[in-house]
Amino acid sequence: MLLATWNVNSIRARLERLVAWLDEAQPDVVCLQELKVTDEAFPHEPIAEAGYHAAVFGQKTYNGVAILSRDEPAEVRRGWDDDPQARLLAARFGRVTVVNTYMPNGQEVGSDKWAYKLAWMERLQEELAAHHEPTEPLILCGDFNVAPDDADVAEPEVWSESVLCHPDARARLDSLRQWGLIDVFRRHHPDGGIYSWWDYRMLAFPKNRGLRLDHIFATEPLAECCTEAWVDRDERKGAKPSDHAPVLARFEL
DNA sequence: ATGGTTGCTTAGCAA
Repeated sequence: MLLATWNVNSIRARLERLVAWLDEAQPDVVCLQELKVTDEAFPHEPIAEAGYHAAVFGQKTYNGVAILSRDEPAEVRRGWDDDPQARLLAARFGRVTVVNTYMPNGQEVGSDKWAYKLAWMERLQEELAAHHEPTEPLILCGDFNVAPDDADVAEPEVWSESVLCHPDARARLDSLRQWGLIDVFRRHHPDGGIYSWWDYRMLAFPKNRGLRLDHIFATEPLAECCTEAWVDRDERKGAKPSDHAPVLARFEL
């Protein structure tokens, strides 16, 4: 199974690139974030024509997540009833559960959005613990809006106090891993220095001033059959790219 | 050079 996660920063703005990329990369499962579209306005036809089922949890203007897949999911769960933001979508394919997350950015340390981010991360862990065991085959992937380590940041001194690198956010990521998740990209690239997001401004991409914010975490039974993981940097190049590149991992099931 | 980019929605917000 080839699995990808990609923050597309508007599926309508990215549709042409997305369809071309699906055709080229041929992933089996794709977790998308920041659709910025309602369920009704989701481009179902072009995605179906590309050969993919689409489980969609949309929202007008902001957020929105989808799981595209070659096979139809057996079961789909979306978000939390009392959270109006579309940030979480889970689908099961056979025995494998795929949880797609668009974690809150947090904007500014100390703000209301920051408090929401930390609470949201904590709640996700409670949710996982309530419904799953670390011994099950499960993938948690998406845009986590956290760089796990300074090795995941081109300029750690610039970002050290930001919402993307703050110790409190990193602690919650550590806590998720301690529950029983493995950062499979890190396992294949222990030295770091590979990024998945670059600011649109200040020539960040040509200068490779990026951060690794998009992750594929897996429970041990899946992590041990993950044969490779990589960032598709080419998708950050050319006309009208997202500010995020896709992250991919191959699992020999 | 007191900014820098993109997208949604319509001048301001979010990332």
